[in-house]
Parts: sequence; C-alpha cells; structure tokens
Amino acid sequence: MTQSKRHSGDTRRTPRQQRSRQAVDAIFEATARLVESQGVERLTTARIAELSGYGVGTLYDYFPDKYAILVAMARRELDTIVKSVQQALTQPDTTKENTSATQKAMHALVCGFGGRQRLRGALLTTMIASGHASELSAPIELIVNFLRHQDQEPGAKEMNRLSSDQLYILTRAVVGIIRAWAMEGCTRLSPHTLEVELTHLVQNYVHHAACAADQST
Amino acid sequence: MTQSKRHSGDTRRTPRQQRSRQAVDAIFEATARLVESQGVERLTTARIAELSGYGVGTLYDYFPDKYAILVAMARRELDTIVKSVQQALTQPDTTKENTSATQKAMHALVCGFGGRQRLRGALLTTMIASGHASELSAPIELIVNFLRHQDQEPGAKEMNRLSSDQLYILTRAVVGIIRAWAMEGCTRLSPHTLEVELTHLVQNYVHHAACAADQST
Amino acid sequence: MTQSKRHSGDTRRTPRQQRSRQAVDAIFEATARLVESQGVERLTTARIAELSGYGVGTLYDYFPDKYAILVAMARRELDTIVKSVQQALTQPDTTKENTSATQKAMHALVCGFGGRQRLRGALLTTMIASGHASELSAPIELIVNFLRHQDQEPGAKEMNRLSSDQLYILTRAVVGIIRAWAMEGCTRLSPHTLEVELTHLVQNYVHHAACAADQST
Amino acid sequence: MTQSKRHSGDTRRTPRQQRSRQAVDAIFEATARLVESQGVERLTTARIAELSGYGVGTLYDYFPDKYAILVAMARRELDTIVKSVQQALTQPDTTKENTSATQKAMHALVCGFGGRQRLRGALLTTMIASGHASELSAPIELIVNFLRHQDQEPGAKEMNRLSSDQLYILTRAVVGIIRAWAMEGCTRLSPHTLEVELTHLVQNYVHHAACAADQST
DNA sequence: GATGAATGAGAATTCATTCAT
DNA sequence: GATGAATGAATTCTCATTCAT
Repeated sequence: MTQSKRHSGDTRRTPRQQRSRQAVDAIFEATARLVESQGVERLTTARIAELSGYGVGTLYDYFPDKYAILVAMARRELDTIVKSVQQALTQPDTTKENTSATQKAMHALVCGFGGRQRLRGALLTTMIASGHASELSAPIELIVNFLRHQDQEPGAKEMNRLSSDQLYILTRAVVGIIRAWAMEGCTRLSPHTLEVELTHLVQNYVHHAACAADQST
Repeated sequence: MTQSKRHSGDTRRTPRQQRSRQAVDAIFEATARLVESQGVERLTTARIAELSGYGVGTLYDYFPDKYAILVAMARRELDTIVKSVQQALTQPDTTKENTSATQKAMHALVCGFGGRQRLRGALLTTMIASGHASELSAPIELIVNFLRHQDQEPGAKEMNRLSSDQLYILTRAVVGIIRAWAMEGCTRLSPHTLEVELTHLVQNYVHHAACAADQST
Repeated sequence: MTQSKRHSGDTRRTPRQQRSRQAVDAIFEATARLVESQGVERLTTARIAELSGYGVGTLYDYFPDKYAILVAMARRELDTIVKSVQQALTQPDTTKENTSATQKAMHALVCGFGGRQRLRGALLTTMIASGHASELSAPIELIVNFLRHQDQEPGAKEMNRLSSDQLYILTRAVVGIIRAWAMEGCTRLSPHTLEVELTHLVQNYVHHAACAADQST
Repeated sequence: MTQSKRHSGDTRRTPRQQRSRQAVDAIFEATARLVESQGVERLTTARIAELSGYGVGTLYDYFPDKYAILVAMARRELDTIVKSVQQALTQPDTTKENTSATQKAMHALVCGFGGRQRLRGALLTTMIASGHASELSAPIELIVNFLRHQDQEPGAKEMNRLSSDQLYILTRAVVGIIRAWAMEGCTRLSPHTLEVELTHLVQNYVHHAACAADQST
C-alpha cells in the first residue's frame, strides 16, 4: 500500500519486493510439493505454511484465501508455458529439425508445470471450476496465432479460417487430453506419443476447418 | 413412514428390493438436484438426506461413504448414456436422415446426464480424480466399435486401424471438451454446434489415423 | 424439520423434544456459568461445549452461531422476568404489604437473571448491540400497562399520559441503571436500595409527565 | 515521512512532543472513524495503522495495547465533554435564554463525542466493561456540583441533599439512556426531545430526593 | 431397515503483538 | 522513533460418520 519509491529508476528489487518474492516462491513451492504428493484434497493452509517455512498468517499476507494461491500458481505456470511455447516456436532448430512447429509447441505444452502432472491436473481443474477456464487457452491461442503467419507450416494458412467456436473446441480438446493424462498418472501414454497424437489431432481438425470454410465459400 | 408391505404373489421384485430401489433412486435424485443447484462443494450427506426424505443413517445403509454415492451415480448415468448411444446408432432414421451415425452418437453423448451439466462436470471430475477415468471411455469405445462394423459410415473401415493410444486420445478429447463445456456453463456453444464440431474432430482424427496406418504399411 | 406428530394431543414431550430441551438447557447453563465466571469476551464455543458435556457440533445443531446462543438465552431470561414481574404485580400481599406495586415490580426486575449480574450485563449488552434493544423494554412496558389500570397505585392514572417517547426514556433509564450496576459488580448499591431508588425514579418521572400533559391541555 | 524539525526558539512544545501529539491525534481520529463506520468489533490495529498513516508498530510506541487506545480516547472525549458542560453552565445566555442550566448541560452531554454516536456507544461500553465506569459520572457530577451552588436554578438547593447512592442512580440513568440511544442508532428520538426528557428526569428525581430528605428530617 | 442426535477431528481465517532493521 | 513482515495461538464453524433406539 505504502509503496515508497526510494532508489527510483533502479532495477534491483527493493528489500520489500525481494522478501515478497521469496515468500511467494516458498509458498508456491510448498503448495506444489503438497499437491503433487498428497493431492489437492489434502492441501491445507496449515500444511502449506509448515512446509514453506512461514507461519499461517504469512500466507494471508500474500493471498486473500487458500484458493487464491492455486489460481495465482496456475497463472504463473501458464505464463511460463506461454513463454516456453513462444521459445519453441521461434527458435526453430534446437535439436530435431524435422519436427513441425506444431509438434514443438505441443512438446512445450506437455512439458509444462515442470513435469508435475498431479499438480497440473489440480491447477487446471481449479481454473476451470472457478470460471477462469478461458485463461487456459492462452498457450494454444498463441500457437494458432503464430502458425497463421508461418507459410511453411502444414496447415498454416488454414489456421486463418478457424472460427472462434472451432478455436474453443480445439483448446478444450488439447487441455482436456493433457489434463486427463495428468490426472490419470501419465501412465497410459509416453509423453512423446502424447505429443505426436496431439499434433495430429490439431493438424487434422484445423485442416478440416479450412476445407469446410472453402466449400461454404 | 409406515410403508405397507404387500405380499401378493406377483412377479415384481420382493418388497425388500423394491424399497431398496426406491431409496437409491431418491438418494440419486436428491444428490443430482443438489449438485446441479449448489455445486459439489456444497453437497453434504445431511442435505442429501433431507432432500431425499430419508435419514442420514439410511444413506450409510446403501453406500459406504458419501463419495461412493457420486461414483455409483456416475456409473448409472454412464450406463444410460451407453444405452442411448446404442439406440442412436441402431435406430438409423428417427428424425433427421442425413446426419451421420457419428453425429447421432455425439448428440446422444451431449444430451447425457439428463441435460444437467453442472452435475455432469462434477461426476466426470469425480470419476477422473478417483481413478475411474477409464470407465468414461465406454460410450466412445462403443461408438468406435460400432463404426468398425458399419461400412456405409464415412470412416468406418478406418476405425479398424485406431490404435489403443489413439482411442485413448480420442476419448479424452471428447470427454474433455464436453466436460469443459459443462463446467463453463454451456454458454460458449450451442449444443448443436458442439455436436457438429465434435463429429468433425472425431472423423478427422480417425481419418488421419487410417492414412497414417496405410503409409506405415 | 420433520416434526413427526405421534402421540398427538398428549402433553408429554416426545423423546425428540425431551432431548432437545435437555441439550439446550445444558448449553444455556454452561454459557451462563462461563459468562458469569470469565466474562463474555472469554466465551468460546469450545468452552461451552466442554462445560455443557456436549460436543461442539451439537451447539450448532441447536443454534446457527455462537451469538444466537446469547440472544436465545437473553430471551428466555426476559420471559422469566416478565413472568415474575407479572406474578409480583398480581399476587399483592406475599410478604411486605406496604410496598407499592411499582416497587414489587422493580424488585422482580432486579432479581432477574437468577442473580447472575455479570451474565445480565453481558446479555443486555448483546441485545442492545445487536438491534434487539426494544425487546428489553417488555418487562417495563408490562409494568406500565399494569399500573395504568390500577387506581390505588400512586401515579396509576398518570401512566396513561406517558407518551411513547417518555416510555422510551423510562425504559432505557431503568435498563441502563440495572445494566451498569450489574456490570460494575453490584458493589456500589445494595439490591434493596437499588429497588427503592428505581421506584422513586420511575414514579417521579411518571408524575411529572402527567403534570406536563395537564398543563399542555 | 521526512518530518522537518524546526529548532527556532519558539514557545511551542519541543518537536518530540509535537510529533507525539500528532501521532496520537492521528491514531485517535483513525480509530474514531473506523468505529463509527464499521463498529468496534471490526476495529483492528492494522486498520487503525493504515488509516492513521502510521505503521502498526508505531501504535505500540504510544499505547501498550489496542484496548488502551479506546480507554485513552474515552478519557479525552470525557474531558472534552466536561469542558463543554462547564462552558454551558457558566456562559448563561449564549442563544436561548429561557433554557435552564440543567438542560443546557444535558445538551452539551448529548452533543458530546462530536456527534459520533456509534463511537460513543462503543467507548462507553468499553469503559463500563473495563472497570472504569466511575469515570463516566464526571460530567454529571460536575453538573450536580455546579447546581448545588446556584440558587436560582430550579432544584438547586435540593441538589445538596442528593445522597451518593442517588447520585449513582442519576448518573447511570443518564449515561444509560444516552448510551442506548446512541447504540440504537439515534433514530427513536430527536436530540432535542432527548435533552428535554433527560432534563425532566433529572429535575424530578432530584426534586423527589429533596422532599424525601425533608420528610425524614 | 430406518433414524437423527451426537460427535470431534479438522479446516479456514483473524489479528494482537513482536522485533529486526 | 518508525516500520511492517512475520507470527501462531485462538476461534468459529463444518460435516462425514457412528450408534443406540
């Protein structure tokens, strides 16, 4: 509130912000570990506090309620994913050359949440259940938008014809698959197979959409 | 309170079973209404008992715990859906002739849970979260299996080439989309658009799978 | 809720009501003792539960929240006082003959709450603070109404001229005095002196009101 | 933040005292506003600190605990009231000539606490509940003492016969009425009616006391 | 089978107070 | 003097489950 502005124009965090960041990080990390190891239903503010090394009250200095912690975490993770997707799309030839941009993006998507799949399932569920579902589509919309301007990508031009309804469907399909996979323990499919099939699903749906658009023209 | 016991030699179930069935029905209906109107998080055994007209104790005569009620409900609903999908597939020309079998099946799928979408979201979440996710694919597997034997359906033969991984992907995509749609309040898409797009998604993915299988041969 | 009516027309309490009454009594008694011995500010649901011999949950079976317990208690006590005032007014010559009806009523008033003065202070404060202040005037209004029809009482006829504003003043004065006396530990005045002076205060204020009414006529 | 320190040889208090005074004023004002707008039960040290513009720690530089703030405030307000009562009594003919000194004093009483009635109720309750009730009588004792030496006031001589018990009764009656009126939202009576009736109550009680004293002589 | 009063562990949240800076 | 991040004991309230009737 009383955000005093000493050290103006300097990029180093003020002590206040430093501490803030530290506490929030600790809280997030504790929450992540707990969700991953015991599930959301066993997550309590007391346990978060204990594991984070802070007192319960401190949680409430940073978040209005327990639930806000999960939403904030989800957002941070989502941001991270967006960034890594972006990176995957723009740095074309890191390792495998012959993988399409779409697949690279799907790879980044699947790798999100630091590989903590139970956490991923929980955070996605939380976001959907709390009316923030639309935020989940950000990474996928990013991909679609990127591909729209890439001519060499199979299906690139077709992306332009995706209606908002179709974007909705695509988004939910991808999120739904990853979420289910995560919640079921990632046992049924290898990450790689998942990536490949997601890519197929996306590319084929997009392709169809374009054809349909052509016919109706 | 004083439920009179007829002992006439009729072919109906014994009074015991009758009563049983009645109670379970009442409990399910009460649960459904509560989840639909107030959300799972507000669902308590006390409220179920009150609305069902039975005492709390009675709930425990039929189910080991609160959570078992939801699982049992989900299974019953899933059964109903399987039946209605079956009907949609085998009674070809009820109203609209020019809709594909796949779409009819998708229609049956979307209409499931008696149109109670919040309930649907909750039951699906419960099933996934509790390790019963695989049961959710039953209706979709039914569709796939049916189509495998129907030559006139577009993509029918191709179904034969769906690998189990691909079936998994397809299942989770469809369930994920419907679940998200339900949990977001069914506002973003009309049920009809949903059906149509689901059909496209399924048909295109299946088609691709077949082509891929051909190429790899 | 499901208030079943077996044993209709019989005055004995049903088992349900019996138990109910028992629990409520125990809760009230525990609350009373705690307030009396430690003050309202130290009153917690846990302590009430422990002292009453019931579990915390039981409190919530009977009252929506902690605060409702105090309001309900205050009402019960107020009822008791109303009854004892009534008795004092209608049974004219129990012990002392030469005391006026007003004073007898004041005596009943002062004796209220079973002599637990700290409890009295707390309950009165609670009622005032929670917008139920008007209920506190019931006993005093009872007295005024009674006196209005008693010719032999000094000031009886004058009561008829009390305006509602004046009744308000009178009520708050009496309640205020008794409340302060109770909260201060009843040390400054003997109950008897209190009674006598309250009587004087009331009688003189009423007398004046009547005269004023005459003059303005 | 950077409070400049003037060191000129002026007669004012030292900077230290100045600052002190400023801080206490700010704390009192913040407390007053909070109590008035949200009630005592929602009063927290954090909120006081925020509104006052000081840090929480600073509160503890000036007061041993939260509760001490309220007591100190009550005392300051009481002092103010005593002064204004004194002024009302000694400056006889400011506006209305024909109002008695008693009524003028009652007017000053009713106007106390800067018209913040919720605050008044809270402070009075605090004082009573914490064993400082006797301090509340100061303004009224002042009035009584003043009137004892004023022959022209109706009932002036009679004041001399007020026993300490009667003074006690009178004090509590007046405080009780004003307090109830304040806590009930000042809606039932206009301030003027309140003043007038308080005056009547006081004058009649005092008058009676004198008569009684005469008779017993 | 049916009941529902009773339970009590457990959860979220608050807030006066401290203390290192 | 001033600060405000951190604390954690304390409190209210919930609700799945049991069990005597």
